[in-house]
Amino acid sequence: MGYRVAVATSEAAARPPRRTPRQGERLRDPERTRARILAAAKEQFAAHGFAATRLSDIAEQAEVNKQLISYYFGGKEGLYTEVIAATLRTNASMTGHDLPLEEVVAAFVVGSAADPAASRLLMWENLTDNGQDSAEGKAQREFMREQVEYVRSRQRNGELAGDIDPAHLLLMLISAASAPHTFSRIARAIFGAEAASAEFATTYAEQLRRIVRHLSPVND
Amino acid sequence: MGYRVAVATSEAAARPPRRTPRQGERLRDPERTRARILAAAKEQFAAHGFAATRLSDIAEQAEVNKQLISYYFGGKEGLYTEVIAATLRTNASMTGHDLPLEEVVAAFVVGSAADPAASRLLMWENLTDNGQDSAEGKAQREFMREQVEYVRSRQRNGELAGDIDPAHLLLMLISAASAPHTFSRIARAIFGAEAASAEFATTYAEQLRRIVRHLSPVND
DNA sequence: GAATCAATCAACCCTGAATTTGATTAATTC
DNA sequence: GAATTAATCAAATTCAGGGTTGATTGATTC
Repeated sequence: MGYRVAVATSEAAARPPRRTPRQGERLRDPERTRARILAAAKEQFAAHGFAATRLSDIAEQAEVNKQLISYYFGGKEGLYTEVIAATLRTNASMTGHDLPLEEVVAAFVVGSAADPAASRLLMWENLTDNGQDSAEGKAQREFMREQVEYVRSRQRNGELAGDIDPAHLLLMLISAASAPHTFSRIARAIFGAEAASAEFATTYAEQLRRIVRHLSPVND
Repeated sequence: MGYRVAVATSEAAARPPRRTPRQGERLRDPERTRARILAAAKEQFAAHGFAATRLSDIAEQAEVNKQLISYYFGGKEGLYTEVIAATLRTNASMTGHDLPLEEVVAAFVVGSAADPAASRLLMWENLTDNGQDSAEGKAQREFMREQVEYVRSRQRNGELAGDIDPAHLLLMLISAASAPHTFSRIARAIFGAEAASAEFATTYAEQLRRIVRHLSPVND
């Protein structure tokens, strides 16, 4: 409460185009610093989790004075909240609907490979789960309900065998899709270092696609 | 280095049977305190992760003087290492082999539901992954190789369609099986509070069983 | 171009939490 | 049953790390 908020000016073109500062030259730009802090924070939190992350590290990575974190976000907690909120937001926005189930799943795999920090962040958040649903719990519940409904519609569509429950399947698929990043240690134990690579994501996506395909009602 | 090790006396019956201390009565028992600390530590670390866990909390829960942690384990790090090692050990020991794949998976689900702390612990450990394999990395790699080999044998046995790669499948299954505990937040968003219950584990296991069943080569 | 406000910075403070130290007392040995 | 060792405890120490304060200076406005 009471910290600066750096409103992203409604019309982006209104203010004079802010040139990127040249080397050595020091320039003030709240939006830029805010963005840098957020970016660095996302990485750090994703890498180490909330508790193990040091604000000084974030500041250093963002090339910003550490006090500015309090200035803009009111402290570690506030920064974290904002990072999580942003991640959830972008995550929810990229639900490519109206595709066959297998393609949605595959897209999810590739998507999370493109931004591994996001998966990890959500995983930390999940583990930190204290059992009671928070403010955005409702939103998440709503979101999940939609997803379940989507799977169910696909089932009615004849894409999914009748003995599989959409809700359970959804949980499995979400978990399985993010496995290369959330179970990185195990993934590495199985596949070696390449498990983190981009190519791996595509072959993994393909495998998941095949599995989903096997779930179609052949001899239902 | 230099801390007490409380050797679990080779012959367990050698020393006089240690009666459990009566209320009010104070009694010294290195093995008991060691065990209590380990148990409490497992819970705490599983609940909050390494960084967010306070030794004082562990001590309190174990009803033990906090200094004894240093005394027996040489500090937080040492304690954590030991907890992880023990968890990995028991985890590796309970691979019920020679069962059909679907049953192994189901057993894994039920097993991890019986000891959610273990799943969570390994999940934290996974997330903390720094990219380079540590001392027990080799052991884990070996263990995983075995598991992959097991799946592959099942595939040769005609239990698994030819278009599925055992290694990829294994990763998915491990991830999916532990989902109720590792993705507890999402699980709760989908199913509500009951996702943590024991009954849920059995229905979830059944669902996973069905999915694996769908992977058998019908029209290979 | 003077005045005002916003952004940045460096230094200090304060708390929580791990570790160290030294004393105390139960168990064990001879 | 005295001496020795091992286990336990309370208090002191240290230190990392998040938050706070006050000064400084770039931008903006009139």
